[in-house]
Amino acid sequence: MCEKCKGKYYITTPIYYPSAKLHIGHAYCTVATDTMARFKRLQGYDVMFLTGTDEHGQKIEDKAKEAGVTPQQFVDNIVTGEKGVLDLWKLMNISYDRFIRTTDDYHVAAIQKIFKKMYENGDIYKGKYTGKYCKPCESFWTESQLVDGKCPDCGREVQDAEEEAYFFRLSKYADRVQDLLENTDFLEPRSRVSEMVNNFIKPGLEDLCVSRTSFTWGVPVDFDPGHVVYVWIDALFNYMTALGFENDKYNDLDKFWPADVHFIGKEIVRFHSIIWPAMLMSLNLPLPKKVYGHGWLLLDGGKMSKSKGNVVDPYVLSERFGVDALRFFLLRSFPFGSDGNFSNELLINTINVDLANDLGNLVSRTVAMAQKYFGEHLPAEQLADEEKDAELIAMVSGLRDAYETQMEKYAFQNALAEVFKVISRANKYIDENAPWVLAKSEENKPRLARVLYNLLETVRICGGLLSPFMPDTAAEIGKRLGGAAMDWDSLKAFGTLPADVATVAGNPLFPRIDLEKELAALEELQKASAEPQEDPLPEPLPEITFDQFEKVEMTVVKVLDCEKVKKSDKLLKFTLDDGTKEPRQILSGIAKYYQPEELVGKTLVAVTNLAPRKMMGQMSCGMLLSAERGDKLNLVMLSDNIPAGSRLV
RNA sequence: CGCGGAGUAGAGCAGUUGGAAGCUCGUCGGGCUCAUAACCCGGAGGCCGCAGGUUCGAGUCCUGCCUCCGCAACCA
Repeated sequence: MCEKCKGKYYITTPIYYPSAKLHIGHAYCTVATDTMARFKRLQGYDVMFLTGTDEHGQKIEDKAKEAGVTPQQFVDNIVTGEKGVLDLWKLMNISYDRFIRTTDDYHVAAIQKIFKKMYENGDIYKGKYTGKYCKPCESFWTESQLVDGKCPDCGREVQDAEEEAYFFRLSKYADRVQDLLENTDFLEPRSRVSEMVNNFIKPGLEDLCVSRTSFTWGVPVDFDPGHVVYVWIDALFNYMTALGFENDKYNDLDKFWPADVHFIGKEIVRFHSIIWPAMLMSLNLPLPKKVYGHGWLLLDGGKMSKSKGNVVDPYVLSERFGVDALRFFLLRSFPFGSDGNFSNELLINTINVDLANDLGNLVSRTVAMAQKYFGEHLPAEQLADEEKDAELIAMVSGLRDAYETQMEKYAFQNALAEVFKVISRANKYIDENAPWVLAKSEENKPRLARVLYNLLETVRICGGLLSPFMPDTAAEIGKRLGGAAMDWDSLKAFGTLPADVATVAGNPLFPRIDLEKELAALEELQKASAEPQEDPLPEPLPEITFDQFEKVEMTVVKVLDCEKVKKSDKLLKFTLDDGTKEPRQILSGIAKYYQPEELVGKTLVAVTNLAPRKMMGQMSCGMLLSAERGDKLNLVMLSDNIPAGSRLV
C-alpha cells in the first residue's frame, strides 16, 4: 500500500445557528469532527474540515429586534465577538480549514444561482400555499392546525385562502431517497433510518415550501422580490458553496466534493438525509458519502436548554480543566451515536482516573525512573526478556490497527478504550518487572534499561494515537521522550525510538482534581453566573384606554378540582366556582409549575369573558391570571375569605 | 393503539452476526514504593424491566405488557 497517496477527505460539522452563545453540545460535535479530521491527517489524507454558522431566519431577525440591533450586528457579535464562536473554537483547538458564514457575499450569490437553477429545471415551481385564513387574526393556518375546522386562535370561522410561494418537488425524489436510506449505509447509525422512513417518507413526502414572505432576513429570491429562500436550502448548500460551488471565492469543489461525512446532531437528521440528497439529485450532483447523526449530551436525563437554565459553558470547563482534558472527556465517556449523560462529577472522575492516574502517572513514573537510574540517556546496552516482554509488545504492536478499526467507525469511545487497555497493561508491566529491584544491582542494568525502553516506547505509541484527541498533550509527551517520532507509520512499529533515547522531566501532565472541592467550586460559579443575569423585563405594551381596560372581566374563582390533561405535558384542567351555579372549566399551561392537588381550594383570578378555545380536545373558558418572569411563574392567589364571583375593578 | 430510543452489579455504561455475563467508579481484603496517597493482585455484589414464545442453547430473535426519555402536538 502506498501510504503517501491516501487521497482526500472532506468532513463537516453542521453550521450552527447563532441565536445565542454556543454550549457544550455544540462543542461536543465540533470536537468529534476535529478529532476525525486530525486522525485523517495523521493517516496521511489531504483533509478539508469545514465548519461555520447559519445566520439567516426569522428567529435571528426577532432576536436582533429584541436586542435593538440589526440582524447582521447581532450575528457578528455572537460569531466574531468576544467569547464568540470563533474564540471558542480557537480556545478548543479546533483545526478547521475553512469557516463559512451564510451571510458571506459569495454564499448569498451562490444560493441565488442554485435556487434559480432548480427553478429553471422545474424542480422548484411557483405555487399556491393554500390554507385557511382567519380575517380577524390575519393568520394563515393549515388544515391540521385547525380546531374543529375553526381558527385555533379565536375559534371563529376561517376561509379558504392562498398565498404565492415556491415549492421544491420533494415528492418526486421520495422513492430514490427511501432507497438510499434503506439500502445503503448513507445514514448512520442505522437506528435513525427507520425513524426517517416511518415518520416522513412512508406517510407521503409532500413538496417542500422553499420560500418565505413573512420576514426579510434571508437570501432574497433575485427574480421575485419579496420572497426569501427557505433557510434550510440556504444552510445545506453551505457544504458546497464553501468549496466554490457557483462562486469564484474558492476552487476546491472538484477536489473535495462529495463530502466523506457530514457529522450532525440527531435533531437535524431529517434535513440532511431527506431534503439534502433530494436537492442534490435535482441538480444531478454527487451525494455525500455519509451522514452521521450523533447523540446529545443530556443533563440530569433531560435535554439541555436555555429555558431550563441548565446549559453548560464550554468556556468555563476548558479554562478550569484544560482543553485537552475536556476534549478527551467528551469522546471517551459517551458513545458517539447515542445520547450521553453529562455531569461535572463524571468529568472530574474521568480526568482523575484515565488522565491523572493512568496516563499522566505512567508518563511521570517512567520518565522519572529513566532519569533516576540512568540520567538523561538510556544506555544502548539492553537485555530483552522474551517471556516477560512478549505480551506488552504484542499489545502495543497491534494497537494502531485496533484503534484504526474503531476510528473508521467513528467509535471514538472504543478507540480510546483500546489505547487505555495498553496504558493499563504498561502500568502492570512495571509491577511485574519491578525496576526498583533491578536497579539495586549493577549486573541487572541492561535488563533495567530494556524494561524502561519498552515503557517509553509504549508511551510514545499511545501518545501518538491520542494526538487527534489531545494535540497539546501528545506534543508534550513527544517532548518528554526527546522529540520522539509520532507519524502514522512509526505508530505501528514498536522499536522506533532510538535505544539511547533522551528523556526530559516535567510537571505532571494532568494534576489530580479534588472532586468534592471542585464540585463545590463549580456550583458557586454557576450560582454567580446565574444571578447577575436577571431575566429581562418584558417589553412595555402600547397604552390602552380606560374603556378598553374595562372590557376585561376579571372574576375571583375557587378551585373545585384540578387535574392533569392526559397526553399533555403542560396543561392543567381546572374546574372552578365562579360564583354562578355552573362550574367553569379552564385549561392552563402551567403543569410544569404546580401539582394539581396543591391547587384545590385556592382562590384565584380568571378572565371570564375571553372567547372560549379548545385545546387538546377540551374546552377552555377563560384564562387564569399568573405572573411570569423568565422561567418562573406564579398564579395570582387571593385571600381565601374573598367570595367566588367577586369582580376585580 | 402518532414516531423513535432506553431499561444489564450500589452508580455510570459496553455487550457486532444467538454459544460460559463484562468494563469503569465505589466497596472489602492483600501487595508494592519508581510515580500525581498514584500503581498491581484478589473478593463480594446481577431472575440482563415483566410475562410468554422460537431454539440443543436467548442479554441478543419474535409477541404482549410495564416504566423512563426524546420528537411531534398542546402551552389564553
